[in-house]
Amino acid sequence: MWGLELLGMDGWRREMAGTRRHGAGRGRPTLEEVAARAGVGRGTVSRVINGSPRVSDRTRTAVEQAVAELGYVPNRVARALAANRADAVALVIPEPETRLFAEPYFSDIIRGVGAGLADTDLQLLLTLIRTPKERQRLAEYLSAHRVDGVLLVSVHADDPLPDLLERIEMPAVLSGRRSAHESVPYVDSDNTGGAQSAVEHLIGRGRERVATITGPLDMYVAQCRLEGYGAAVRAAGREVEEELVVSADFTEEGGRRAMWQLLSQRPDLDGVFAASDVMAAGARQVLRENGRGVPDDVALVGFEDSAVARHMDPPLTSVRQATEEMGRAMVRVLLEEIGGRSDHTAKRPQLVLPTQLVRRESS
Amino acid sequence: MWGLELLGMDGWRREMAGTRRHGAGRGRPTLEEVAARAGVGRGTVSRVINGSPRVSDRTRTAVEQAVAELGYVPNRVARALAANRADAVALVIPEPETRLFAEPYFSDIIRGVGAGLADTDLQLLLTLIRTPKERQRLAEYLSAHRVDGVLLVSVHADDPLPDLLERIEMPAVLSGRRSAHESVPYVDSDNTGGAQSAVEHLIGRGRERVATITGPLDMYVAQCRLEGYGAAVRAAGREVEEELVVSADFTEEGGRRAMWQLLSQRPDLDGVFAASDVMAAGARQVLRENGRGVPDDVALVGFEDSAVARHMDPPLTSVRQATEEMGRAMVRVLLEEIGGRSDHTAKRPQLVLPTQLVRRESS
DNA sequence: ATCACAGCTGGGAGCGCTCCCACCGTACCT
DNA sequence: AGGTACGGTGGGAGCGCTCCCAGCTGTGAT
Repeated sequence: MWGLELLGMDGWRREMAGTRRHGAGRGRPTLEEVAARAGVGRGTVSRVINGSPRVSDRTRTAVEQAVAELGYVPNRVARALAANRADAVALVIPEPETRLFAEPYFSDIIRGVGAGLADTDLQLLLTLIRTPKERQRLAEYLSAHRVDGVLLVSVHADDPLPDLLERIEMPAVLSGRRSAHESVPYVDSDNTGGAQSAVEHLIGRGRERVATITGPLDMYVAQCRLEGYGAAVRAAGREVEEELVVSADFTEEGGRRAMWQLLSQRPDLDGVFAASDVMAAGARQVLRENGRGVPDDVALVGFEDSAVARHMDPPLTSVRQATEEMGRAMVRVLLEEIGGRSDHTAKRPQLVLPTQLVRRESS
Repeated sequence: MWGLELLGMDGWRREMAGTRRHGAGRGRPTLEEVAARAGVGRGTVSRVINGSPRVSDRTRTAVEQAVAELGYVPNRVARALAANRADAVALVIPEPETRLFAEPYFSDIIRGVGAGLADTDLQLLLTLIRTPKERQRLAEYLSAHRVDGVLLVSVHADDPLPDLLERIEMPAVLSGRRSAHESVPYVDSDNTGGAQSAVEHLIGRGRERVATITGPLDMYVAQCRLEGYGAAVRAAGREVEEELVVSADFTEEGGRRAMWQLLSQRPDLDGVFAASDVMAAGARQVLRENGRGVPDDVALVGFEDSAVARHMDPPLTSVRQATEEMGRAMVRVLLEEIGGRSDHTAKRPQLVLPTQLVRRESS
């Protein structure tokens, strides 16, 4: 079934048949040559390269010198084939998301992942998923175990990938849970706590009628932030009023619409917690259009602390996530998964990173 | 929707339950098995897989069927080893830059590159460079020809990497030139033209004293944007006044400082072209602090058309670069380089993509 | 019928590594 | 002395593919 598709991909290569012969790679020293130079066997060099302890110091020094003299760099491809590993992990990003979260989120995650991988000699393979067909291709690719582990960013609840990965026993880590009882290892930030602290802050500043603009409630992250809102409201001895809760879709336009609705339902609101900075930006516009000053008439708080927050007027108070740290943590967890896969009974590592409220002039 | 397809993969999985020897991947069908099943030789299957024309239709069909039945997916690693290619290209990003450009630039490039690579079966390898040591490691890695080509984002004039790549005949493409006579293939956007159109726009709106905040002038991109400014000024029959030109470093704080300086040198200026949105944001703050209205007192234009531009108050007129298209173009050029490396006399492809002025309320 | 020459095909010989097993020597026992 | 043990070591046997060449078929020209 896929066969035909696979053939298609090779099109470009046909043209270049034979073209590439100019010794790419050939001519570089091999293990064997290093061995010859050091006057030892192939196996010994391999042991030295891989830091095996079962090598005498004398031999090790000799080999190391030969390596240095020849400028030997191991051929990852050969190594991967022989050892049947890939020496690579994939970072999978569903393309539509990059537009949504955009901003620093992705680059921060990537940066964190890069940092985490830096002293690993694992390669980072980036995979953008645009279409179901590409997802299918990725699934094949992963099933063929061409990577040692997978990092999944912002998976939707109905994404089949995590389960597929679990079935084929491919180590994987999610950024963000799909639901309250996520079975796959993940790293998430404390959405509930962050939201709660934001709303507590609003209430602490004397706001009486604090509304919230939520994300799409079929996303767990949106549920959590709403829950945090509720927790803060109740902690202040108030009740969650339906009219003060409107959900949107994490976009600017959604934020605008939600703000209009809030304003018409409860013109007397004096505080808004938006579950994302971009929605806050939309809300801010609508507030301005309606002559409501921020923060004088309405105090506004966002979530994510992206560049947008800093550049808004007035600059937006927002909940900062340790995004880069998330990337780094994901790598840590993945490495554990890859390494310690022996005992299947072990609890899957699941991490929740703290958030931090960044106060600015909007509240 | 994907569900059904993915289930298909269950087949092979189930068979090898318990079969799994050490490590993953073993147990998948190999070329040899496909050959056996199709009743042909290894070579023939290889030819079919790679779309060679020297196969009879009957044989081809038989092989394709066997491939489908077995769910065969070629092992890239083995293929790479045997053919001495890597089936991968590296995207190299100097880490500090991701902070500077931040915003959509980076993710747009990645998205474009991803799109360009989508129907190739090349892998995208992401490499963040943080330290000189890591650069060194990358250099080794590339010298060992473990990728088929390299995409370099925002190289500095003094970066040794492009020359290294040229020496080892590794196909490479830059995003942005290092200087006016760049020898390596590149894809750049029309910085000069973009800047010129921005300034022409300002002048066209009746602004008499248009200033500019430039980037660091040791960067070619900054030079170009300044040149575009000059061209527009002169085209309007005016002269470039030194007092109207201040250079900064592409950061917000730099933009602030530059704006202060401009305001003190020429309090009567009525237009500002900032060579980046972020600097424009800084300038905008200073203008506000000095009681200058935008656009009434001072019209402001940025460059890049990032998220910041849209979220400023008033929204910033800015020069949009086709960033995603740049990524895509880089891949196209790289593929050409990889494929047609035979004739070394051929002109190196160098592309300049047009920009577009996006008008908003700041001007 | 014979020969030449295509068009196809099978399979040997690697690619550069890891794995693993047999083997060496030395040290330490009985 | 012979036995045991064990840290070190060499090198065969692959990993799954591509490359290439020899060989095999069928066709058309002689």
